[in-house]
Amino acid sequence: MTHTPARSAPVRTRDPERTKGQILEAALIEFATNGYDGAKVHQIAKSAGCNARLIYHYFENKERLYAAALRKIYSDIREREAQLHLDMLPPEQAVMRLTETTFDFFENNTAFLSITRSENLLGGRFISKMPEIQKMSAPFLDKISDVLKRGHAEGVFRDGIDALQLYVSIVALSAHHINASHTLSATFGRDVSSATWRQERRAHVVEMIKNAVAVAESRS
Amino acid sequence: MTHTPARSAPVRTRDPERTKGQILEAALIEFATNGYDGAKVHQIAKSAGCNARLIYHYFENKERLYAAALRKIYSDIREREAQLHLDMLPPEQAVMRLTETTFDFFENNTAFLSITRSENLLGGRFISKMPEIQKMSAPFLDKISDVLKRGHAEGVFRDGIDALQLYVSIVALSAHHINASHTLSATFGRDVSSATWRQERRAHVVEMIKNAVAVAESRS
DNA sequence: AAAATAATTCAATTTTGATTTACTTATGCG
DNA sequence: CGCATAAGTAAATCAAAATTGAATTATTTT
Repeated sequence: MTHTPARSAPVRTRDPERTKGQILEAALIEFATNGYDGAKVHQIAKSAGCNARLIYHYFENKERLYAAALRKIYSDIREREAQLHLDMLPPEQAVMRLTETTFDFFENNTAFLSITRSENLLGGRFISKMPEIQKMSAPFLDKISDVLKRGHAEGVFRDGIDALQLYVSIVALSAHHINASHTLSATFGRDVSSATWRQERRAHVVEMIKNAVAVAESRS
Repeated sequence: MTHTPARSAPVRTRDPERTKGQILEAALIEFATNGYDGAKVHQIAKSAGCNARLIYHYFENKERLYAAALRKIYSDIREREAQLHLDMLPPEQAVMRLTETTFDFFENNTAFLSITRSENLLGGRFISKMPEIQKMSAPFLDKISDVLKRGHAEGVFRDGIDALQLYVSIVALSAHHINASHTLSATFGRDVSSATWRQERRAHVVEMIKNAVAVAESRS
């Protein structure tokens, strides 16, 4: 059985950058929707409107393509956070802003949560080999830390709040109902993806974070 | 190429109940570790110490086996919750107990979070066809609701807290660092699975929930 | 303007993994 | 006891999906 090679002319206009970009874009969606093992290379090619062979041409194999997608979502989220300018706001507003934008970001960028979910299922196989991601994130944590110190100095925040704990809590409260929307909805018979439920959720989360940082007031 | 069928005698002692149980047990671990698509039927058989054919014998196919595993983890968690007796505790203690046991449960039963994570990745394909799970869970939510009402009546809880919102928050705060342990650790360069970090986390979560339900006190 | 390079295509090939076929034999029941 | 049934085994088969081979041609380079 020998190869009967391609006879027809390529119809796709040649444009490596565009092609690479379209593949990455399509990969992001496919991995987010189906996870690493669930994602199909041919499907990605189809969504990207190109031939599957090109994926191997540009990205070597499925693993590297996935790694590229993972890197991209992290650079996206850090870019967003860099624009928050927490240091220019009064502490209370800074925390509110961080909470609200984080909440909204997850709601609008489903790919981030889906892909991190998938990556955690893989045991962090890929992210553990990407030191650049940690390098991006450390300064952000420092900024939160500064806000907390500032708030305490001004007497509006309680003492000893850990920046990482707080940030994990903000993310947790903002993400869990999205990450687990199907199981939650099925378990409790409420559609937690509905717009109204999410609005209520947003208010609830903001309120919780507010109470978490505010100084404990003594009874009158 | 015709079949060369089994010639050797079965070595495994016959015990359908044990076999079924071992398969389910192994499936739970394999699905939890690798997700639905990542789990391999042959690997499950190997872990269960039996022949892969038996999985088809007892569970029909991979999908039904997965469904059985999913059902099992939910019946486990509800069983645990039934033993909390929230109605017999003063409201503040009831909420604390719920928070602490939920936190500890996730820490010790990694399978629950892993499998729900996988199920959500699948878009709730299986859980949406298991009405029995919702039936199990509704009464539990009512109990939380009762506690909240009781607490408000006694003047220790604030008004208008929604039971589902609170429960989702408790789960979120207790689960996210486990669900996302790999990405969080890699991102922030701290091992969030370490015993010490988790202890700190536990205290932080308990404190947050306490502040979320307690009446807002006026400044002295 | 020819030659080199790289983008692209189609159709294998290979690999992996779910499912099935064909058979063996322990065990419980009439 | 004998035999029907279900538990169990080993080795195919089958299908899906990743990866690769070989040819084609647009574009760039010299």
